[in-house]
Amino acid sequence: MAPQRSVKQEVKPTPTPTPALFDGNTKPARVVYWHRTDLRLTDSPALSTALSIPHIEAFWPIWCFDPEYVYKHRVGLNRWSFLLESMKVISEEYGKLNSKQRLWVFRGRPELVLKKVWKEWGITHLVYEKDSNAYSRIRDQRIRDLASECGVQIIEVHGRHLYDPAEVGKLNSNKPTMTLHQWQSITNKMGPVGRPNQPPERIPDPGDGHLGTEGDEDWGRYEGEDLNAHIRTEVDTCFEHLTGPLVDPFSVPTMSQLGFLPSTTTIRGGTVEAHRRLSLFLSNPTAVATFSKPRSEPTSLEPSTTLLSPYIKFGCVGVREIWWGCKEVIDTWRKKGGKGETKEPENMFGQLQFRDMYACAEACTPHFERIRGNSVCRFIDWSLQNQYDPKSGQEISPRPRSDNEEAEERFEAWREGRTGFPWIDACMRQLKVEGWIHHLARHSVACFLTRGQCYISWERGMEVFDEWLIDWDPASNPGNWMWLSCSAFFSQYFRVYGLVSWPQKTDKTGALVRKYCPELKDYPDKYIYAPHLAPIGVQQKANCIIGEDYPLPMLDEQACKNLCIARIKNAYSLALHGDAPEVLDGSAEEKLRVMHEETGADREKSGAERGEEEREKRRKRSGNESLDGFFKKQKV
DNA sequence: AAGAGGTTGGAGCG
DNA sequence: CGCTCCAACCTCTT
Repeated sequence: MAPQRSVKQEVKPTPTPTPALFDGNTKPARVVYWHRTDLRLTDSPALSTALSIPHIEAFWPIWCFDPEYVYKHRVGLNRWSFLLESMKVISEEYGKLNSKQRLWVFRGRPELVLKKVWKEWGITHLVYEKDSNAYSRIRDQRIRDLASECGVQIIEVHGRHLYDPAEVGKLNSNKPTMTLHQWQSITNKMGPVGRPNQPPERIPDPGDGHLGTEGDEDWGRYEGEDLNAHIRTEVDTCFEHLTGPLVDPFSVPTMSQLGFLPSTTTIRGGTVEAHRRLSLFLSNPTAVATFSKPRSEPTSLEPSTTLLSPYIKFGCVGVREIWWGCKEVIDTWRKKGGKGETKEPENMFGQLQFRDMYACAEACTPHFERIRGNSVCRFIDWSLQNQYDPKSGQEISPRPRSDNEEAEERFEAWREGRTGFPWIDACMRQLKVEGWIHHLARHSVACFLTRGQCYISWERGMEVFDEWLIDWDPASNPGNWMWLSCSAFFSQYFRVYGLVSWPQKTDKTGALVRKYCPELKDYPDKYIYAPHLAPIGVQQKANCIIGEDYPLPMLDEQACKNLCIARIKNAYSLALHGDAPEVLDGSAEEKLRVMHEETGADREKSGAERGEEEREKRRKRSGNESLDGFFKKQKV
């Protein structure tokens, strides 16, 4: 096997722009680089391509705030503050390379902003990192159409994933990649992961600034029309103009300008912090070489994983930097005699590969983010599924309250962290406050909400993660929710995370519970994950009465688990996916209702019934054992 | 048709 | 900490 070459020796931009792209172009180029998914200067194939355009006369790195997008996502303060910080940092990074440069921030729908900018700045090229998810595909098609009308050359460069999800999909006959092995066998034919390219040493000047807006009251207007009128509210001051306050029109907006309250997370954004975290991880070669995601501890107060996901989400760090950084460190570690390195999928490479697998699956699957119409999502008759207008096919909005009051109440309690199960409540409260929880904590709360106990649609849980997670990703988030709910990618629905036993495996003391459910902080270790089992004397001593100061468990863990397994078993026997006619016309749901009644999966069993079932199981088991013995004897 | 493999379960045993 | 069993899912390989 050929030895790995050093990252530093091979610093060619990837991919290198084809010379044909720029042939015959001797006209001075005026370039807009549109930042969307890559708030970094390192390992950005698209930015390198933009800077390699010949005869650049003027160069503007820009950001567009789409007001409609902002208004649809007026929640999730932590994610917004992380974004704004990341924008500020990259703006400073530009300033370090060229004091005339910065991130030029606009406040309006991209197609309107870009059209105006192209015209007034005399733009010849628009360059950006390719983004293949459903939302971006629609937006970017509009931009491409507009650019061809306006005679602006568009250059899209893949760089957000290890391999272009659309390319992987093509090689898979436009079918979603549903297992990691499948994804690996395709990408094995596509050559090695690209090397990270060198960050730019210089950035060209912006144009002469004839877009100065001082005193221009019409700046928020285009051809006489007030572009942001339909979206502006009393709350924010962000979208009064296409740019910001007159003193600094292209500045990164503040949280209050966007109409947001301050965030609560302690996770700081930006490409500098991203690289600090990556370097910190790489500085411990043994930890890199033996990294195992499934064996990292969800109960740890300090994150037991790298916490790189928010930075990957906003492109503060490139995936090739992580990939080759780990490869190099492990290579050196092995040469020095390091033994016992972990393999895919549990190691860091596997984690990046899973992200790519989900991106490809999303890119190849219409309605990946919901059940209805989703060809990869197994149909299970969850409570609180999205409801659609039969005529328009649109989701009914505002969402009506379901007549399943129990499910509505359970969902609210889950969301707010008051289920009465301290492990679940601590995770949900940490999620809301920090915008991040450990990967396995996400598994635990997702399993509980869907197939484990509550039997509530993964769509609802996904929305809460969408609202609160800083690192929310349009492919990984629905993908992982389908995984955890046994709707796709994974199917062993009888493997359910215990609400007490699971966290106890890695932390008997309940540190995370004590931090995020402080009302329980004085409970003895023995009862920290199940405080309702503590004798009243213990509850009094801990100064927290269960049922008063902290809720009683909202359901019976074992009974609900058995019920869920029985129901999913029925749903699996139907073998329908989200795009089946029986799902679209509602007959699948009705069929399951009848099946649940017939199999006793329509209600929780009484204690006596459960006892009888247990005895029945035991009888069966001993019967099988004697049969096993019989067959074994026959073989001999 | 049968068997192996699948990132991340729990309980009980040594 | 690693093993087996539990009751049994899907997909891919042979």
